Amino acid sequence: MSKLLPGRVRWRQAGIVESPAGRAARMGCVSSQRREQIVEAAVRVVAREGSHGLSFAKVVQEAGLSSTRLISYHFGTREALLAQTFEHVLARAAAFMGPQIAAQTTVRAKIGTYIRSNLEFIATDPVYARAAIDLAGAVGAATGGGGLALLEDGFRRGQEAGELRAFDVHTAAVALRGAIDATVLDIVNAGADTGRAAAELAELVDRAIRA
Amino acid sequence: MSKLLPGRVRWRQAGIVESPAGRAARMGCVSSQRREQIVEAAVRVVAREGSHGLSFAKVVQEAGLSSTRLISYHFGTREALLAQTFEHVLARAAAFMGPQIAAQTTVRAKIGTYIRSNLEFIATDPVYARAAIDLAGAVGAATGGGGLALLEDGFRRGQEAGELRAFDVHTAAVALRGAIDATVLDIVNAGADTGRAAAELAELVDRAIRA
Amino acid sequence: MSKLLPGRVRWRQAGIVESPAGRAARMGCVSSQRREQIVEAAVRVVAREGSHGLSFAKVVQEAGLSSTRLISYHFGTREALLAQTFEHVLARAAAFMGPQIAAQTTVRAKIGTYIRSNLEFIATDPVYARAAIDLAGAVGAATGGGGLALLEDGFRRGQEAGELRAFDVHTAAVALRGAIDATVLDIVNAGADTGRAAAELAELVDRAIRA
Amino acid sequence: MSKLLPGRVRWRQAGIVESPAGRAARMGCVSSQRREQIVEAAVRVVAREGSHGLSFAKVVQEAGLSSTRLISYHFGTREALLAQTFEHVLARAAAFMGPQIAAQTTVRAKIGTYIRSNLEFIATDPVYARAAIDLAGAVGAATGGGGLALLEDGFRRGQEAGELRAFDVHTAAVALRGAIDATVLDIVNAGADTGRAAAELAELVDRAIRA
DNA sequence: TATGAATGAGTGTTCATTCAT
DNA sequence: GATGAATGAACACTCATTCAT
Repeated sequence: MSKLLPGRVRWRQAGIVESPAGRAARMGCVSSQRREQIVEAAVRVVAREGSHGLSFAKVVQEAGLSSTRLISYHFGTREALLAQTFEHVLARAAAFMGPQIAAQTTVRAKIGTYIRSNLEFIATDPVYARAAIDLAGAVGAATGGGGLALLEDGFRRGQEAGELRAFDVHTAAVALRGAIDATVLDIVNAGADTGRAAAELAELVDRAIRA
Repeated sequence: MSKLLPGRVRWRQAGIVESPAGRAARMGCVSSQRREQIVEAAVRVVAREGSHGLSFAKVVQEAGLSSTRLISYHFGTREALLAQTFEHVLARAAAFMGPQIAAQTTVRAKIGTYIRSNLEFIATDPVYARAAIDLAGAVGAATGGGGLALLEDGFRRGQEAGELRAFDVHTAAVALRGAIDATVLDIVNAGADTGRAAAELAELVDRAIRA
Repeated sequence: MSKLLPGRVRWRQAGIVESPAGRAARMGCVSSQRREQIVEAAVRVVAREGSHGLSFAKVVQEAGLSSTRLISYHFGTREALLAQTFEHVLARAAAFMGPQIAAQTTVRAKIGTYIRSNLEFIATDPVYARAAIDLAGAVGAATGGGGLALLEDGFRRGQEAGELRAFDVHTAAVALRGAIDATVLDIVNAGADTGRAAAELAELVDRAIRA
Repeated sequence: MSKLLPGRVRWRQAGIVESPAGRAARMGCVSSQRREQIVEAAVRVVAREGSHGLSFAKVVQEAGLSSTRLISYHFGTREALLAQTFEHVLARAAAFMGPQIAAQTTVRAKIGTYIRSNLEFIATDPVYARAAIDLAGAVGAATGGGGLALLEDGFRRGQEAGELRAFDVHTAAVALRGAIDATVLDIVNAGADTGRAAAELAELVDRAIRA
């Protein structure tokens, strides 16, 4: 494995050389206007070409930077840039969806709102939505996809409250995320009607899980 | 515009030079032991590294070929290799799932079997399953993802027969495929229990769509 | 269409990524010792093997560089390198011929000096002369071959001054350039006597156009 | 020099392996409908992309052949194909121009007709005209450009007959060919008026050389 | 904090040619 | 006379990264 990596990479991986990325990561924020400018350009590139298609050169162009050196300076590796980009879009999605979900009182209503607000997020910000799904697959998989835990907790609370029937919360959470992501892509790619899809999907899910 | 392109690229793009790939494609099969050897190596590479990670060099190594020239000779472009690999994998999945689904008489049973056999396919051939999902995203998206039409037709027949309630078949089909793919990846990556997941997912779906 | 192109090709074509080439081009010079080193090696390669025969690898060898990456870093594409090489060569020829022509007062004398200094340029710098002719065909054709306009203007002024008879200046300019280039190649390839050829050609041309 | 060539080439160059090409060349004809089909396709390719741009693959496509093997079978090397193609177009041009020139009695008229018929050949067969010029540069240079000898002989006879003044026939022949070729390209590329150009060029040349 | 220059490994694809029927 | 398969070298070009200021 490590045989395949250029030696320079390993140094950074081993944390021998600390970059600003390391510092910022420890501080849990993106900080600095430069970093933000780069991350937002990365979001657009990922939305357009997928996370596999992201390259330093493309980000340089998208952000109007002078050299790729700026990126490696601020983020270290490509992987790190992708990770921070993922956090960035996740934060944006959470800021959009979170309050709406929190405003609901019953678990069934929260789930429905989770679905609806997720799909509405596309209309609000299709670029971020697209990037979010792609990054969830590429980065989220590597980091463990923590988003599922929240969903599983919600299901569990709904079952304890008697709102939802008994079912395996992990399987349901995985399936729901997959269903939503596929629907988002369908809307983004094929231009389906967001409101209709949201209502239909929410109904499908509610019937699947309600007591 | 076209002036700037190296001439070599252009004519293969335009399909000017017919490669063995062209012939085989017209005949609708992979044919030739060499081609099959290459496609099967490609399946393994895609399963391991994703379709974006597939390179001619990796296929050469995986298949034990002498040079990448063999691949471009037989398939022309990387895209064509990926497309044929997708077909190959799809055919295998269809051969596994098709008869089981056909053996069912009711639509609800067919849907349940579609889900179960799809997940069981992982246990039978995890490499092909992984490749199938990845290729469906990368190649299937480009070609229009014809698999959905079958699902939508099934739903429609179920509705006409009174087995299924009224719902938007397209939304449901998209959601179901997304749910299954996510579940497959979860099983493959996290090692969840296939039987349990299949039963749970089938139950979720049945409740969502039955009349 | 554009789907089939490897993404990397596209953005350089679109000029998305600005390379040092872009900067230098805007500044209207070659600048930087590295760039000059590369261009001069390119001149020698073109003189030896023709512009079609120029490859990054040959330039690397000729210039003693460490990798072809240096060329694409500084010039972007092969086409751009060729274009800059053409400019370089043209500038050298103009520096040699320009003052001599400017020193003449009559148009007939200017034309004669144009021919003679052009052929003498070969003796001074056969490598540059060879490269100039080849690049004029390959690159100049694409860019419109502006050199002709100067010749046509000269003819026109001569006609207005009564030095030259009435004739179609475009046809004459094209023919003269073709005649000179063919003569240069003949000298370079067959080793004809430059002085003799210059005198003979000048006489032919003068008789053809004088009033 | 020979170091750079793949070993296989050298065998053929050394004449160790004789191909049908060798046989046909000895017999001084193209023969065989297959060979003709290939040569004519090669003419079209050269006209379109230049002789440097000719490749076996492109000829295969242009001629609708099944494999490049057919070309190497019939012609041996790429160089040989180019040479035979050059002969082919030269023969066509000669068949068009020869009789017209022969019909003239004075040398001055022959020269004028040489120029006019050469330019008219473009209108008759622009593809062959384009290919002829390109091949004359690429192949003709290598083989010594025998066409010039005829022109020089004509000039000499004109001088002996007192029709033409004393001038160096070689320089004049080279210049005339260069002038004509440049004019042909100008017509083909820029769409100049053939009749006008022919008349103008003939007048220029006549004034340059007449006694 | 910033950046111009450099780099070695890698990409897919085309090249003319030969091997073996 | 014909041809499908194979091949190693070459092609322009991009990759993420490091060096040196």
